[in-house]
Amino acid sequence: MVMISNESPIDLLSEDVLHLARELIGYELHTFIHGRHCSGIISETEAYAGVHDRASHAWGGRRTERTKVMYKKGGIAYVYFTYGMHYLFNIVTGPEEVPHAILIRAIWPQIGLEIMQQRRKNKPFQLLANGPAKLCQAMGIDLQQNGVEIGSSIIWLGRKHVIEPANIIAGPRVGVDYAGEDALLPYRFVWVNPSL
DNA sequence: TATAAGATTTACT
DNA sequence: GTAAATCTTATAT
Repeated sequence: MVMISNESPIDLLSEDVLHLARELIGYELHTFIHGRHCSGIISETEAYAGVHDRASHAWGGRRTERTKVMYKKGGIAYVYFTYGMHYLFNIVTGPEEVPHAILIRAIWPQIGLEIMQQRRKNKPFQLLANGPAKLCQAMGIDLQQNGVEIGSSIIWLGRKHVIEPANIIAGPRVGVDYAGEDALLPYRFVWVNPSL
């Protein structure tokens, strides 16, 4: 019943969070939460480069109850609550004590469309998971998944879909104007689907 | 202790 | 285009 794929060749312990953020585009993201299996292809990511990145929650080495999970070894989930109502899902990367994380900003739903639609108040397909908080709502992700291993029976990566490198564009991150010059860094990666 | 703003989304004017 | 939803963290009294 529960399918597990631990064959992902991606190295989440790498310190090159920028490379990983680009590499994650095209991977299937699966969840098995509340008895429901959902998946989608990752189509948008943002890299947050630890203590040297003003836009990161771990900037300057900040370590709080919320951010402590980022300091663990790469390959786990960092889920946090924001704006008083939304959950955002990140994948922690890098070795222990290096608080890198990659925000998953959008996926293309594949498995469990009906479930996602229910969780998303019957929104149309295109609006199911095209934003970081929408994706969490559709997949059923909340604080219970914080710190969960990527590759467990709860959250795992599936196979990687082949995407033309030319269809992945980099640009500045969203909603980080407070980060000064770091807000301009091209740490955001978007898969532009030419068939749209 | 109080206030402000946030890695956002939605509904309404 | 603007506002409201209202939890966590940081900064200022």
